[in-house]
Amino acid sequence: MAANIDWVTCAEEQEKLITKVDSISLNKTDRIPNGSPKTGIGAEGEPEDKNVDEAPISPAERSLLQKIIRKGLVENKNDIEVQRKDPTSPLFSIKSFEALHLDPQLLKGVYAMGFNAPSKIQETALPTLLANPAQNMIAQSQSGTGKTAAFVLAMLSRVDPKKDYPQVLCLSPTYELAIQTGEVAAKMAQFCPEIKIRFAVRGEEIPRGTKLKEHIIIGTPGKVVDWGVKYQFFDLGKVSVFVLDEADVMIATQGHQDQSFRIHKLLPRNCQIMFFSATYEHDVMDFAEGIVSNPVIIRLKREEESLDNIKQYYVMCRNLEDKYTAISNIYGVVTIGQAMIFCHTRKTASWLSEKMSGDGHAVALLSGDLAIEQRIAVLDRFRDGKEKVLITTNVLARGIDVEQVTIVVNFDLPVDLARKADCETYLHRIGRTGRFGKAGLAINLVDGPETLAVLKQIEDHFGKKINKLDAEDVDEIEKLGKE
DNA sequence: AAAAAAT
Repeated sequence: MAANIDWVTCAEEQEKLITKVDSISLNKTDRIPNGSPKTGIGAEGEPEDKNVDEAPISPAERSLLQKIIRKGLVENKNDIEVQRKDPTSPLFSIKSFEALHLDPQLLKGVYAMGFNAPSKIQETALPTLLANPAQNMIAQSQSGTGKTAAFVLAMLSRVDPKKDYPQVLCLSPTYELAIQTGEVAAKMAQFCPEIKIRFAVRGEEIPRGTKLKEHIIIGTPGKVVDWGVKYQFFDLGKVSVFVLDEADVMIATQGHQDQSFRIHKLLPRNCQIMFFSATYEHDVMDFAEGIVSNPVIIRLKREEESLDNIKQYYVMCRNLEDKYTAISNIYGVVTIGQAMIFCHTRKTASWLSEKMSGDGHAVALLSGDLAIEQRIAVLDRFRDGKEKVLITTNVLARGIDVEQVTIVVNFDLPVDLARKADCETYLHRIGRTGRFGKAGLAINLVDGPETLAVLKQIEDHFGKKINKLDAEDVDEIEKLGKE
């Protein structure tokens, strides 16, 4: 990906210039074919931006601008990389939500959620996502940097409530994530009662022949294929915005991939595509670029930064029994905050949960084995802090946002089918803690030479040393837990 | 291996 990229070094002046240039390009209706800029940025009938006349571009600025455009690439002081194949697309960032010219009711919802100013990823992603003509985007930024709010805001502002059919489709890899996204959307749209949202997930049943009237569908792949492809409860050909959350798993893992493609195939040619994830393996990013036509690619730089506020350790064990002893020792201290314990299989997760419960440790369990009602109940209890320790599988590795999670324990290290380290999942798992810049603690249980090798692979991948911790040294763990 | 679809 990074090949033939030549960075334009960033200066404060450059950013000012970009802002200036953008205000010009956005108000230039002649760059939009057939006139008529739509609602949102540069709304029709709005007076020309005063900046345009007051601050024309100097020759020096123009040459710098041309350089930027030629490279199709901008680096700004927020550590955001922007890469564009189409140099004529607008390019700018915003510093306040007002600058987006949102519907006032929607803006009210944004503020009601406690968002005062856009996060880094939002500053750059939102103007592009809301610009007309619509542009496709592949965005990468770490856990807890405001990705969900970014695309939810884009989804909501793209809805035309007067049209009573689904116009926006958002796919998530798991039930829990779809619900969480829907909750964010509902909250943000709390002052926009005309916007209707529908979940297409397990447990939702509707009679044959139904035609959905909700504007936004948020769902998981299987159900969306059922509703959109098999039974045609809504017309995928009328969807104008398609969001893939955790896009890398959605397009690259067996099962999700087929379903995502079946849906993608039926979308209209001019549908705006948005890919969001914290991680894209190199190949997957190439693949994604093949799927999304002419995307604006933005990424929050230096993914290892997200690991800076998370302390990582490992405990050397000889076998399963050792691991159990270690987890029991850790248990005593993790309850200071909340903890998530990740296992490789549902079976291990339920075994561990039963064994710990049997030994008097209060733990909760969430995996795909559970009935959907159970999953809701368990996650609710965990969110409310009624459960301190949650044993789970990769189902909750991604995206789940529980603020009080201070410790992540990898009872089993994340590995792929070839038993190689799954670094993306590792990053996502430990990203459950240390959210929004808070400190976090990750403890990995290693039970032999194979898993030690996996740990090494993870260390190498992120270039971070993972220090050893003595399982018997409860005091040490306790100290860490309290920090 | 997990997830996601019912069956």
